[in-house]
Amino acid sequence: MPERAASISAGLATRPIQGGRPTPYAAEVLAVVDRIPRGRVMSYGDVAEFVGRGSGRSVGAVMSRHGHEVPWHRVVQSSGGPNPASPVEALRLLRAEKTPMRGDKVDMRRARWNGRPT
DNA sequence: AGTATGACGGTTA
DNA sequence: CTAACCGCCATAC
Repeated sequence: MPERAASISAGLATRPIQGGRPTPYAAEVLAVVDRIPRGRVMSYGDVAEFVGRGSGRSVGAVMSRHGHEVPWHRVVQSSGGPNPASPVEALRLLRAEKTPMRGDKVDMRRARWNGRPT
């Protein structure tokens, strides 16, 4: 179950927001991010691919505005680099939940989550 | 309705 | 390894 309540059930995607209501696309992105298990990550591009729409860029735009409500630190660069906005905090959270790391980067080979049931 | 803007990603040098 | 370039595409204005 999602960790931080992305109640997009019932078609009502009303989540607390801080930059306007999320668009339908944004809601889909957030729903996916919300499901990334502890210790695993997805790249921005991975999320876009999983949603089936958009691109790494568009996912980044969504995270920039609405990322505060979801496990934002689990969305990383395809290179394994942490969130560029709060890299220190992101690394702290990632290490705290035992994400496979290689220095200051996530070991994508081991940590990448494909969206399959856990 | 058109333009500018990124929390991106890959390719090449 | 770093850096520049360019395609990407939803959004804000």
